[in-house]
Amino acid sequence: MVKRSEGTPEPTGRPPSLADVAAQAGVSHMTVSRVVNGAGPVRAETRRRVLDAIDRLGYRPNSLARGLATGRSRALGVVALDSVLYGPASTLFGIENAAREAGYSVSVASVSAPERTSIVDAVENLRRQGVEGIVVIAPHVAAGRALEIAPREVPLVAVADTEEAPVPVVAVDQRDGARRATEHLLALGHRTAWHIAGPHGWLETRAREQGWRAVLAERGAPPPPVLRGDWSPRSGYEIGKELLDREGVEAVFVANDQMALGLLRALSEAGRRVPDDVRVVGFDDVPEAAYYSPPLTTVRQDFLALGRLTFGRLLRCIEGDDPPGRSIVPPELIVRESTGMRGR
Amino acid sequence: MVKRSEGTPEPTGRPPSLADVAAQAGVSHMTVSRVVNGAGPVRAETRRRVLDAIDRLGYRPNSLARGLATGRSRALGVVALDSVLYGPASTLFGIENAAREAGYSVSVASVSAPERTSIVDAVENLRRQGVEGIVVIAPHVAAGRALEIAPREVPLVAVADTEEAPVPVVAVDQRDGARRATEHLLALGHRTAWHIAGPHGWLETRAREQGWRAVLAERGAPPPPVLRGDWSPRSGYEIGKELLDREGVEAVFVANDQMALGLLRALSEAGRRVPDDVRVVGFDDVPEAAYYSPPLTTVRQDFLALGRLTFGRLLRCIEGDDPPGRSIVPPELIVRESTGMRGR
DNA sequence: CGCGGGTGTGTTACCGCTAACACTCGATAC
DNA sequence: GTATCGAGTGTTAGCGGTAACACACCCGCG
Repeated sequence: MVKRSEGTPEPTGRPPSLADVAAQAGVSHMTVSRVVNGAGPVRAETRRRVLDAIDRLGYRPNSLARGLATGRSRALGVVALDSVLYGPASTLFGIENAAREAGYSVSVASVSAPERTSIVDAVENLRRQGVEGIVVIAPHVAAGRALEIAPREVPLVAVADTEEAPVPVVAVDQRDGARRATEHLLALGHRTAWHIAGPHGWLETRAREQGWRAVLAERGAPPPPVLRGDWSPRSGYEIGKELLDREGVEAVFVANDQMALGLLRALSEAGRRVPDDVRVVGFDDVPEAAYYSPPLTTVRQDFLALGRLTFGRLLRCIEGDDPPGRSIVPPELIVRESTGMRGR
Repeated sequence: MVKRSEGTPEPTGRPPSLADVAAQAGVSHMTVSRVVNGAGPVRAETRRRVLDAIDRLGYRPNSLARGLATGRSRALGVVALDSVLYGPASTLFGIENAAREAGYSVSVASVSAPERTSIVDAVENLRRQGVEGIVVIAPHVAAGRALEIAPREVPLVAVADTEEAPVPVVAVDQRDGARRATEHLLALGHRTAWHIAGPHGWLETRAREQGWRAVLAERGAPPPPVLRGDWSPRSGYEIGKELLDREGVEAVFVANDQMALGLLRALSEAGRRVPDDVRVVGFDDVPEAAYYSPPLTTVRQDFLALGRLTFGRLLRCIEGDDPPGRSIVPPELIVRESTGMRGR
């Protein structure tokens, strides 16, 4: 229960402003502003009176007004896919976290499909809101095209592993992750490794596929045809059923954990044992991966770090000194039973 | 490539304002405002000139200024847990979706733990930003306490299945979902059903537990001791290992799909077959649930609908007519193999 | 003793927009 | 022929802050 001194203000309808506080404290609104911002000299006694009035009135600075006056909203926009894919969602929270610590607020604009127009719209929306910078989490080639025509007046950072983006990018090194996964499979003695890729148009799809293909080429392993899913467990399952008919499928690198789950399911239904008959590696290390049947070897992406790094990068853009180039977070291979020793 | 007419404006540094457009078009800023807002009479010819100037200058209304002038920011705040639990994240996107359609922007303030102080802080932060309404997605009793001391000047809706909240709530009927799950298990002929609950303090935990307990009581089934996890697959796994030592565990209702996954894993490691030896029901219907081993019978929550409903409710609060009471979304039981016919 | 230079405070003018009202027309009504 | 009206436009005064400068006042200094 809050104890209120006598001076509880009349319920004016709208929240108290600097002027109201100033009146209460018997000073000018400018003095109140100085107290609130801790800037400029104010006598201790005056400060006390002002703080008192603030407390009594329940004053809360209005960041709209402040933003308007200073030209700095201390707000950021994030364009995110509204799917609940683990990676993008985690990244969003990583960004929000870092932003809050730095005193920035975060506005989200979600897009249901990574199309050029919807992304442009989202960016447009955020700009209206006066955000100081924008993060686009839409690892899709359409996003890349959208960014080309995006306004250059507002700092913009993309979370996507690509080198061609016309804006600064931050990403987990997808190709490296894919390389590690594939190398791991080949190191187990398999002649080659199959790949269940993500859908066309996604930058991750391409990078992971490239990493996989590069390792096969280096080792002289014959590249099997690429199978293509849509990130969903369902697609992994369907593709898994197709795989059953093929010869010599001993090792499969799947472009994300969810599809890998579908694959595991298809294999298990067909009585094929993992890792004994087939070895499987996923990508992402979702929290569930360690409890799949069997626990899934996968490539961990540190999305929280990614989010924080992204915010840091954007902040530097906002502040003007923007060291160009990509910021890369290294992935990590997590080995579990799905690639366990043969016969164990 | 955008074709620019001769009048490309000098790069003034700051974005063009109403006044700039007005000057270009040779009208008063007020006329421009009318054109932009489609309000008030403007001659067709004038409108054309203004639209032209807007186009040429790349004018973009500043919602900060608009918000300040009108007192309506057309922004909403969402307080969300920064964990990537499937439910809360989906709900957030559902809200964002509905909000965008209605012309509202969404600011998120995440809290890392559902503690009273952090929630109060988050709400405070959002209020500073001038949001017109706030959604709290923090189904925790601490959130309930936070809401008690929350300011009543700004409309606030909570997403939580509770009847005691001092604010309007929107929720999926957790108790009903738990009832259906439990009834389903008993209908299969088991003497009783065990329950792996969520962590203390969560409203869902309580409601699901109550639903489960109520059904047991009605059927005269002996209630086994409640086992308590923390939503993570890991905790489900640990508890699963404990369960192996117990007698007569034939049916388990798990409070979320992730823990159910952990349980499935523990059972499978111990050679206990699902559904033959043990039947398992989860809660949430995450996209992966259909591909667990075996596919998981679970209670589906339509989070997207929940988000939309929440936004609608908040909007009515903002507009003043707030029909009191709870808004409830019904859950749905999805039957899969984990409760399949015995012996099949 | 006058003067420079801090320290503490107030004044004024914006920031970009909208609300409210004032004004100028031409058309219509009486 | 003048009062009345509505359409179309402009003027002014805010919204709640901050920036920039003005103004006391008090200190130490040459």
